Amino acid sequence: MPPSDAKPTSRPDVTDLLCFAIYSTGHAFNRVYKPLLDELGLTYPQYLVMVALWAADDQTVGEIGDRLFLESSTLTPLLKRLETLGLLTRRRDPEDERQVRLRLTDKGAGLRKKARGVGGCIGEAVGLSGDAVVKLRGDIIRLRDNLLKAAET
Amino acid sequence: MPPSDAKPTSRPDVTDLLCFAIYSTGHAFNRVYKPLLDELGLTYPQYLVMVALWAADDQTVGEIGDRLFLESSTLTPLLKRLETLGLLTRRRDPEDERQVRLRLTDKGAGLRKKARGVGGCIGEAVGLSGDAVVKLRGDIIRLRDNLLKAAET
DNA sequence: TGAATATAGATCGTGTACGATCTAATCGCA
DNA sequence: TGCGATTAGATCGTACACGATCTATATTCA
Repeated sequence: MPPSDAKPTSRPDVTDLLCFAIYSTGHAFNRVYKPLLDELGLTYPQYLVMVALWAADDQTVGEIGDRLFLESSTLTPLLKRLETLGLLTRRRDPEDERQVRLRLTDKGAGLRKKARGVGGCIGEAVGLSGDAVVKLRGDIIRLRDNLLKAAET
Repeated sequence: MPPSDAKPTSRPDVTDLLCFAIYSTGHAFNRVYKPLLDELGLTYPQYLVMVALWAADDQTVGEIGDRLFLESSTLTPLLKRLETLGLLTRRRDPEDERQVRLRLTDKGAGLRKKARGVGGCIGEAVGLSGDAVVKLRGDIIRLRDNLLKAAET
């Protein structure tokens, strides 16, 4: 009897869960990134913030939060660490003192060159063709959007 | 000019990264799970441990760690919380005093009934057909295994 | 057999993550 | 115009997550 017969009636294990596939793959990515980012002195979420700022400098905390789906309670301490590292500045927007604008320092902008190699190493570790990556990324993003829509209500 | 032309030469944003798709989808799952698991008094990683024990009771800390890809430094405090909640017991194995065996209490085993509804709610939020879920899960697991293999070396 | 080694968990320090709440600044509208 | 409501970040408490390290137990082999 094939396992597909037995599975629905037996107790599901974590292996069967789509959420666990995502969860554990996130950890696996982290494991690959860790040694590469250690070279840069960054953690993975810090790296994401830097990527966002390299793509577009001078964003507010809220804009970064919207992009990364992170709350200010997560970002504020993280950004303070990046500031302490001398990679960016945090300054209240004179136009709207509620907002804090993030700007790369020369050191922060310069780190981009050192980070060039990271993408390639990850691409290698992923072990998929460019087309496969695009396809899989699209499927996952669609899943994410479904989940976020469901979480709203 | 289509964006596919502009992208490779312009600065990649977080949106382009496969790792970020995974990372943010993990958070999205958490957002859907949170209210459901609050009913059970569990966090998401705690839920995973319970699923693993519902599938097979009486596992060691190391076995659970292997299944969930988590270290003892993560599991020990988490398991102590589950013990405090009265859902499981932690006892040194008399055969090998280095190992700690985890056993569901009646309360822990009974919680499985209350957790029955969770899977369905998640399935709805995922918004994909059964076949699509199986396919996507397989693709992601393959990705994870590639990453873990790359991380070894 | 007994000392060197290996293994299983536990502990500690650092850094996410988020909900709840707080403060300060801005907005909306009577 | 000025006061209530909204908005942007910051703070606090709880809970992961992991690397480095520690302790206790088990294994190995000279």
